[in-house]
Amino acid sequence: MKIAEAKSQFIASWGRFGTNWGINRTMAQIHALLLVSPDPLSAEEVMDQLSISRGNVNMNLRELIDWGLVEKVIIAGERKEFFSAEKDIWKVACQIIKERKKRELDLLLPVLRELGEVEGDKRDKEIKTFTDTIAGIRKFSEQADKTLDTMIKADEHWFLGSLVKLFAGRRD
Amino acid sequence: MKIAEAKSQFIASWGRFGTNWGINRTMAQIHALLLVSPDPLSAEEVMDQLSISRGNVNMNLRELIDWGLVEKVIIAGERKEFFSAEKDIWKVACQIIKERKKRELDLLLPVLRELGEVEGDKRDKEIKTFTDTIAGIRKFSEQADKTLDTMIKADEHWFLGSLVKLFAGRRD
DNA sequence: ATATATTTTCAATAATTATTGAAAGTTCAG
DNA sequence: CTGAACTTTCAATAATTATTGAAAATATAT
Repeated sequence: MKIAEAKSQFIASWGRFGTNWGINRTMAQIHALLLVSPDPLSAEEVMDQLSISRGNVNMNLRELIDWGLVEKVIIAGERKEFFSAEKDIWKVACQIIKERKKRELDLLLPVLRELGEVEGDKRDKEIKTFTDTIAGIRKFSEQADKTLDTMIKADEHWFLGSLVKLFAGRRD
Repeated sequence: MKIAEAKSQFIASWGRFGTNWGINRTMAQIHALLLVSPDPLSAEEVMDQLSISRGNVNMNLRELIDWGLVEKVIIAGERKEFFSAEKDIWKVACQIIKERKKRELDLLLPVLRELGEVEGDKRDKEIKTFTDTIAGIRKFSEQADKTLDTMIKADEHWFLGSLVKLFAGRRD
């Protein structure tokens, strides 16, 4: 396969993949394009390569910067702004975990804690099922919260090297 | 807070949460409703409680069954079908991990493997960046694949009990 | 068999979400 | 300052995705 074809296939796949994760297709495609570009690209180059409008590029680049996945790069002697993506996939994953945790878990947990306080007789079947389910989700979420914090602090080698052995060897 | 209000708040939150994850709002709401219902519900009860059409309920319940999160329940003497959700949140999480892995990682990996074979001179900057990025993503994905398999096989206690200590104590 | 209850399908429609493009805003060299 | 280069905004529009509801299919009781 030629490089040009491979690139566009990667961009298409990454875009499709993104939509499964609540990310808009264009944002994922721009991310993919920057991931495989050796040098930073200008907004115009992104427009041309993906055939999308200036406004669309601008908004999605801003969103990618917001997520900490892309940064503006100043190139000496150039008036335009350029953009480049973090290429270390471990860092990318950590950044996404960090942001999603902030945007989702940190919002969900207080709600769950409040819902756990529902008034009424715990012997009532309806109330018992509700409080038990909420408590289960809360406990799980709190654990996930702690675990993700630990992962974010850990380094790549730890994940790529020995995580499976650790997981597999533990049965208590 | 009263139980009725708490339920509808939970249903709303779970629905909003779901949309961040590429799941449609209604499907997540039906799931939430069943999660907090002590007894299985008929399609009609779901329609009434969420104010949605019969067709919509039918399709989303089918999808939930497809994901292994809900099952049909036969109630003696009743002609209608009833539906109930798995309430053990660890099992729910495992089921979701299993399905997403199947629907996403298992599709992405072969593509990445093929894209790694791109033809051309590896000293060319464009080709080097492409192959390095793809190789990084592939390595990460393969590791995630193994790790998730291990998690799926593990039991809840392992996650809820000692995972953080394990993670935190490991630096090699 | 027939009538009735229940589920499923799917074309039409509604609601949501993404995209465009042109105008307004900003920056900066001369 | 002025004007050209560039970026940002956002109302209008397009594209996508979800929902309805009524008709068709299926299942069950008598």
